[in-house]
Amino acid sequence: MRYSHKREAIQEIVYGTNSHPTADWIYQKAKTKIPSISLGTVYRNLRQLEDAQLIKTIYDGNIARYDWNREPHDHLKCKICDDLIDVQLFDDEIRKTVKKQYKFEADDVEMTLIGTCHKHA
Amino acid sequence: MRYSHKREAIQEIVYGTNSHPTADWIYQKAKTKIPSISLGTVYRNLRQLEDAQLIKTIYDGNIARYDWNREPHDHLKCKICDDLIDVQLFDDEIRKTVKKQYKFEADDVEMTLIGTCHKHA
DNA sequence: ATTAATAATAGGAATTATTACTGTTTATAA
DNA sequence: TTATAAACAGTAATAATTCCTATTATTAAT
Repeated sequence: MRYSHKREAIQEIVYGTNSHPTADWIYQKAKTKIPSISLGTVYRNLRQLEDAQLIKTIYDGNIARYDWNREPHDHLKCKICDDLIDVQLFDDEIRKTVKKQYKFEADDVEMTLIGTCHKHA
Repeated sequence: MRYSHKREAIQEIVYGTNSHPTADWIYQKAKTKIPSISLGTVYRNLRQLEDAQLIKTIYDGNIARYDWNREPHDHLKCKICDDLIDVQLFDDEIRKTVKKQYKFEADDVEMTLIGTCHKHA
């Protein structure tokens, strides 16, 4: 993968937030630094960064979000404030269980819990 | 919700498969029985069936699939044959954990494990 | 340093999944 | 039987994403 100024900027934007940004959010942010950047470039580079395992794509309903956190982890999605919170649950245990019970070799666990976060108690 | 012949047919189609069909698949299937049906009708009725809790929407990447199984359950997605298999894992335990550890009140657990199913051992 | 090869890009068209709109049809309660 | 509004087909609109093409920029080899 050849060096590109724009890809570097895109990666920095994803690495600089915990908000699990969408492609469009990243695009808006990138434009303030590099006004000439196009949305297609953002998508292409996000895919390349994902292929290079430098970021991870997570699907929130039917929209893609991007995450710098490549550790196996899960998400809590608050339906009131719409926050997406990173948590570490027992993915490894789950993996072992499906291997034993269903002979399923899991590469990845995608888990999102939908509910109400502590802010709205 | 007023009776509708088409909604009934759509529900029957979803209830008659374990394949977690997409809206378009359901539409194609419905057309063989009711040639005049439109895709908009399929989408509208799927939403109503979901609102009435008669079916469940699951998001597979960035496409919606529909499931008659309203029991809390999880999915194994085989990346080779693309099958989506229903499984029962410990959603309840997970719910309790996030409540204790993160004060998060989870209504729903969405979990999909991506990997290789038993057919490709 | 120059150049040649080709990856990366902007801008826009195309695609896909889904929703919204509008005039017509149909279920159903009175 | 009829009036009301939900349901509908057909189509336009929207949103997210990918694809295409001519131009630009990185980089490896001169």
